[in-house]
Amino acid sequence: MSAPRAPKGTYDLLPDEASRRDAMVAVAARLFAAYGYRRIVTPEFEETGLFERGVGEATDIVRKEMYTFADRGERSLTLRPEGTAPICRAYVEHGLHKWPQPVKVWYYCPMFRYERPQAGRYREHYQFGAEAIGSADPAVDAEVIALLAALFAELGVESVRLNMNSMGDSACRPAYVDRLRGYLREHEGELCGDCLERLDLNPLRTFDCKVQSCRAVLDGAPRIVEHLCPDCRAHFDAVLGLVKRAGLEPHLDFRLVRGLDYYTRTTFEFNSDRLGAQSGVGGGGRYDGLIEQIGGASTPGVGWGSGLERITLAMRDQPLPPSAPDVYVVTFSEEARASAFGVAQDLRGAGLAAELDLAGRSPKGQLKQAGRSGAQFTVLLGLDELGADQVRLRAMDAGGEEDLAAADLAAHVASRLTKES
RNA sequence: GUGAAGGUAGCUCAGCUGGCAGAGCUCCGGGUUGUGGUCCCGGCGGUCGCGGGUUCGAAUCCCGUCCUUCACCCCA
Repeated sequence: MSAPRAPKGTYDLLPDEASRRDAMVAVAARLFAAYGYRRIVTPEFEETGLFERGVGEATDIVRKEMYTFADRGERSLTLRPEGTAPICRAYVEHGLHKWPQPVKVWYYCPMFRYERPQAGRYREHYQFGAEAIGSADPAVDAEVIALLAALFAELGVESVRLNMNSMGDSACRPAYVDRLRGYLREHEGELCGDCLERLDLNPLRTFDCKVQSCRAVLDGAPRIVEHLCPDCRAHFDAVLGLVKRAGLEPHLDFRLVRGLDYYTRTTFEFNSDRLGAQSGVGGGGRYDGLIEQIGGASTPGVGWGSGLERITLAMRDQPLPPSAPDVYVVTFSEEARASAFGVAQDLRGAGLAAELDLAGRSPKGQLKQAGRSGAQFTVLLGLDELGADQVRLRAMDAGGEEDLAAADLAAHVASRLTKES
């Protein structure tokens, strides 16, 4: 019998880490509000078909990474592997096309993918995400990109690089893919086995192969940005212009072909060199065909996801948010313990954060604990005070003690707290 | 799914040419009867990941397995 452990690829956030996480979410929530994005919460699991149709049967996510199970009603359900498809489902299901467009939402929630864990990669990982649905305007692309850049700046994620590309649309991509496939067939002998498979399945994916010979072949391959239709070209140029106007430096990256099938036109990724082998700290793109793909009316959309674990890796160390009680109640005799409990309750009732010993510590141990807790004040209770219906108040850092009527304690502490902080 | 390196106390680790399981930190107690943080003393705490093998004897060597880490694949 071995002790129970968190499942492979998952982790616990103990209170110190959880409070750092809370602080990150608070920063993000403020920023999203400033950009006009409102929070959305969707279920942790969806009907499997949503991801099969939305994310794409040819993607790794659908082919080998989903946590899929049958419930007791024989429904096939899947733990959410990514955030965009569920939000598009909610957009269609609740008729959000009747709202002012675009509908702008953000989320903070876990994603589940069955993969081998490594640095910056987990089976359950948390993402921030933003989606703007219902407008094809290049300004929306630029806005979500600027939003992600601002989030990194606010959180202290340093030295990130913005890479961008365009994937074209249904007017120009098919012809380009044929052209690329033709070029790759001429170089079949120089491609690795994986790329030979990709050639049939999705030739665009050969671009992010790391094998030297493949990279050499792809260096000479036709590039999609040079084969965009006029509309896509104009859209991409407009996005790039606005992104630069937002003070960012987009680097054109013809290898940037993201692994989800729904992307059209703009794709982007922020990279950092602090993530081990995973360089992407956040990325996304436009998905003008997705809503129609899952059964809604043709509706444009654009958005991104960013992994909290990777943000944390790339972030400079954050100070631990303080969590000290205002008051720690110490008793010098067993008989005073019940009174101490009451005193703590009274203080809490008055809106103060109060702690007391719950472990049967000695008086010295309680004082030690009071000091460690960071409490500004300690209330000392013993038989002498009980008899006189008084408490002794000690200012921990400032020093000094005074005796007070028990009834005056909460008001007195409250006034000194506001005065001294 | 593939490859490599590791699992010893709550945490960080030492011990590994086979011979009684250790340190630091944390935690608890004590240092002239009711006053914290520093310091000193003491204590709690381990099936050496798990299972098998070799041996008089295994934390140490061998095999298997699980887990962790890193990398491939791919993504956040």
